[in-house]
Amino acid sequence: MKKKISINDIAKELGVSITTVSFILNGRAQEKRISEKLVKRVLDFVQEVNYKPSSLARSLRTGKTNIIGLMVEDISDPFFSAIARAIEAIAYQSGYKIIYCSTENATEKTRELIGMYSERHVDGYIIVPPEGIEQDIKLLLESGKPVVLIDRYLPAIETDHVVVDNEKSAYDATCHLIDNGYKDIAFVTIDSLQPQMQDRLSGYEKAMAANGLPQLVKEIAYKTSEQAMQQISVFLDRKRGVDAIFFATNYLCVSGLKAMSAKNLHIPQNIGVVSFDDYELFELYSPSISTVSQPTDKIAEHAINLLLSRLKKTVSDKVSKKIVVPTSLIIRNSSVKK
Amino acid sequence: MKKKISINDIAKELGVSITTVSFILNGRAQEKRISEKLVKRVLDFVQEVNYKPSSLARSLRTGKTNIIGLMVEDISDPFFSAIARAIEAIAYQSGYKIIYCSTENATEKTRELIGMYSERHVDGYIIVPPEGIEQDIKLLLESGKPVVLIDRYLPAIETDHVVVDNEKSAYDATCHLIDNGYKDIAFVTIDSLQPQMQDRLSGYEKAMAANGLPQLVKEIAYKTSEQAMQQISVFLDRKRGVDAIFFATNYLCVSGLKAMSAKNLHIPQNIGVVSFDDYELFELYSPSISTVSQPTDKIAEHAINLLLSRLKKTVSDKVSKKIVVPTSLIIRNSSVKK
DNA sequence: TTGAAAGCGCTACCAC
DNA sequence: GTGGTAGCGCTTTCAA
Repeated sequence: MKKKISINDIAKELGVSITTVSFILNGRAQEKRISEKLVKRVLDFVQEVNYKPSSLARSLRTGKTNIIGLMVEDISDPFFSAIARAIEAIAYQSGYKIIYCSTENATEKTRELIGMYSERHVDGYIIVPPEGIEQDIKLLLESGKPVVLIDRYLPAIETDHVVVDNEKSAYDATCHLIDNGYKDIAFVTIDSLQPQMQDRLSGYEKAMAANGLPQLVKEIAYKTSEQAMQQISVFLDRKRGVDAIFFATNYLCVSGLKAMSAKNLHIPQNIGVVSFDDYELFELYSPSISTVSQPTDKIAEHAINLLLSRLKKTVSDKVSKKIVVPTSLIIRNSSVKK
Repeated sequence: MKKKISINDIAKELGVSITTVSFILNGRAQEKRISEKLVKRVLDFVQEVNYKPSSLARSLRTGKTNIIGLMVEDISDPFFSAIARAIEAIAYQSGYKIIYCSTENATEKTRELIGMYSERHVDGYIIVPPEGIEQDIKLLLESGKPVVLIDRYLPAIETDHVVVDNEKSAYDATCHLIDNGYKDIAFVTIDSLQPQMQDRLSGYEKAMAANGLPQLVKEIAYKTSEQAMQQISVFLDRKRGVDAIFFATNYLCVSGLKAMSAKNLHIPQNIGVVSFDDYELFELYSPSISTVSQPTDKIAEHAINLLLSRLKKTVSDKVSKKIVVPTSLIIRNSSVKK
């Protein structure tokens, strides 16, 4: 069990001062006109003993950790994990590390997590915010830490965020179903007031209204996928007239597929299906499922670049940036009658 | 932009010493016989100003961070993300935080990541090790940090690890195919020397040998899922006689399903299929795919508990613990002819 | 019962 | 060009 080596040991060993070593290590040798041979001697030695400065101590001193906290709803959801990986890759190139966690969309857990991150002095945050977290975000902002919201925003507070055009996407997807001859189109969503869900709902409503069709919205109280399946199953039994369903999220659609499969409902003949959020399963399912695909790498790219630019300048713009990226409708077999 | 409050501010404000505040905050008031009213006064004030000790400073001082580094192959793989979430939940209850990352099974990246974690002074590691990382793990162990390997182990070094019984699982799965009348069973795996892959291969080989059947192993050079699909496709064209495939990992199976679907091969009539690692897709695919399911929560539980027990005792056992958990064969429709 | 002070490893200001 | 040293916020020993 070797003891960790410190800058002190280096300095002592080489017979120079700590300051000199520190400058050399931080690339300020030129600026400080430290002789090349000394620089080389120090660097060689550092290499030899495999010395790594303690980022703990450095952070304590500088007040910067080079860590970005990323909080998504569920890291095992392919949509979020794709974003996480993309963000990590870009941040990495700029010398930032990402630590991530899942909020499970629970306000209390998110609050604790924010506390944990702030304790750890992360430099900035990228957050998929649950409802009711406004105050905590506000506090963060006031403490001078940049925050970028993704996937959804908090109407009550002004923040940087990057989202997709949920309303238009839902509008287009609904129209696609209508264009393919479906008339009794249900919108299955979660019982949540999150703005991105409201926007999707509103897109559906507008499309239906524009075409003079009756609206049918089913809100699922999502606890487990099992329960969601039950609720959808009951819904299908009650509403026999429904000839298509637009699912507001991928996991709702998965539950829906199970329910429909159990009932031997044939897609797309008996019932048309479109889902929000693409998923590998949707491509391979038979029939393949049409989806509104969100560009995860674009979202990631915008989010991390926005945050990095905030991190760069000490004096931050007062005006918050709202970025909206377009989705694409991927038409597969579940929404086109043969 | 409020300044962060420190223990110093608290002490000054309340007219007591830093020491006293520190003792109270660390629950040592009793032991130090600090008067109850003082304790209350301090606690109330701390509450009021929402003071949180800097874990950075604390870690610097104590040498402990209460952070565990978790390195999996790919956080967006459902198998790994399930493990990650389970580990996180248990660690959390014991006051430990998890920071995770994806190694992409790349030795160099893993090396860097280990360096990063060690810089951050994580207290312990749970690692899914890529090949060639033996030396780095050894260094970690020598520096006194506990390491638990999961999913696979490194034959060259003695370490705690928790794995599944890959050989037996593969043996049983192969026998299951044989029992269902399949004879020309191919084993599709990745071109890797990782022990868990070798064990799966060996299980397949033994089962085939025991039944006097010819062996056919196809190693895929996995780069992208697209390329994997190509290779499997070519393989299927060449080996027309194959009547069943045992896929060594879930992502190989996904690529395989795409390839077979493109060729209109009917499962399970034309070709039987079993895959290692369960996946939501396999349950919903038609036909549903039989799999060897690994108990992710058991793996997670064993791994984190093992690590926590190492963390507890200052003097560690010399003998390393090797935990093997059983898998379960989930028989669905892809491996049973109607 | 409480307080002073050393020091964890590092950066950066100021001296020489 | 290089070195001394204060101090980031905390824990913990020793003294009072």
